[in-house]
Amino acid sequence: MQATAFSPHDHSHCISSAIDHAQNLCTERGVRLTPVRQRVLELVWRSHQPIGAYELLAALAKEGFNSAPPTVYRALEFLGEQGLLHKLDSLNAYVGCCNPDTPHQGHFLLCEACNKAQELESQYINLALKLSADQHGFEIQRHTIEIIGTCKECLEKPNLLEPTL
Amino acid sequence: MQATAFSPHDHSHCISSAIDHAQNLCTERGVRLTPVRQRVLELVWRSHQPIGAYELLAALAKEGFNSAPPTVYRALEFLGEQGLLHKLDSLNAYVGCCNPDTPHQGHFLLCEACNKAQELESQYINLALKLSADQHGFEIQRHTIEIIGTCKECLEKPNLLEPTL
DNA sequence: GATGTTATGTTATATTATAACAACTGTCAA
DNA sequence: TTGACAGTTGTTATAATATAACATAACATC
Ligand SMILES: [Zn+2]
Ligand SMILES: [Zn+2]
Ligand SMILES: [Zn+2]
Ligand SMILES: [Zn+2]
Repeated sequence: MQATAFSPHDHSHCISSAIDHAQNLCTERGVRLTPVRQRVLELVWRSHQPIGAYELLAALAKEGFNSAPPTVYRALEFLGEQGLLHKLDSLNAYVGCCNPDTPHQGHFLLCEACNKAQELESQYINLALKLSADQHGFEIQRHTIEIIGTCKECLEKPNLLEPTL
Repeated sequence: MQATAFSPHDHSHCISSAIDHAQNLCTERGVRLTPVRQRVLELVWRSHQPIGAYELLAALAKEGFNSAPPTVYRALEFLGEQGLLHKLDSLNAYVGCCNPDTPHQGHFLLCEACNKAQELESQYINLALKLSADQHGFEIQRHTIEIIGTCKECLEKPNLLEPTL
């Protein structure tokens, strides 16, 4: 198993790689990764825990950015359109996209113990979704696929929440 | 293909069957399907279009029920716990469950043209989710699976939204 | 009918998201 | 260099969704 959000890794690399990638993509596409947009992306990548819009807003405010809701929602809208992040509907929170080169909605593992999210792109899931849709003559535009539970790391930890009696 | 939310059918049968089923389940389980709970369930089943909490609230108000938000959210919470409805996270709306006997989260086809939802329970999807989770040592507790697009009926309709020039 | 439990009423507030319009910034060409 | 335009940001207000907290009522059981 490769490195994931759930296993220990050099996260500063995740951040710098995501930002570099975003800058390149925006340049290629002729769109502007303005300071507030880049900062929101950095904040989203601060950890693998999805972050809410108002939490982002508070962080921006601390740093002297404009801090009215439209500011952050506009940045999130831009970043979403560029495929640089995903919204997790079951959490109303946002997480950086691991692979922003090609449009996709992704599949997510959400750990309720550590609150981290790992994006997947499973061809088995895509195939199963397609199969179900086809059976009903349904044409898929997009999807929300969020698998909620407990990650490997948290399963292996001594259970801190239920100490022995 | 059997009857679905998307195809024409005797919907009054859907409603009465859902309510009968709910009454039986609640009796068996020793829980109370009180008037407001039953009415909310009926309203949710009013159509196959998922309905929002505040739309339910407005409908209850018209009928003389108490109409403060906690009233409807409590009813939704109860009905959700009893497996009688599902929340669709991508819509913030609620839809009646077709098969409330056994606990499940379901998979949903959501048509953006007619706004109807069809619940599925695809073993292929379940298997594909399990496979992805297992590959990461992830233990699934629940999931949100919403497939958004256009249903068969709407695909077959002459396109009313884009008239010929 | 006293008691404990469940359900409902009520008020207030928290959380998430958007509408509407004004002001500013960068680009490019007349 | 000015004007025109598109894109971006600032600002204010409000919409939409959801919950906290505490009081009262209804129901069950003894
Ligand atoms: Zn990382
Ligand atoms: Zn992605
Ligand atoms: Zn029906
Ligand atoms: Zn169901």
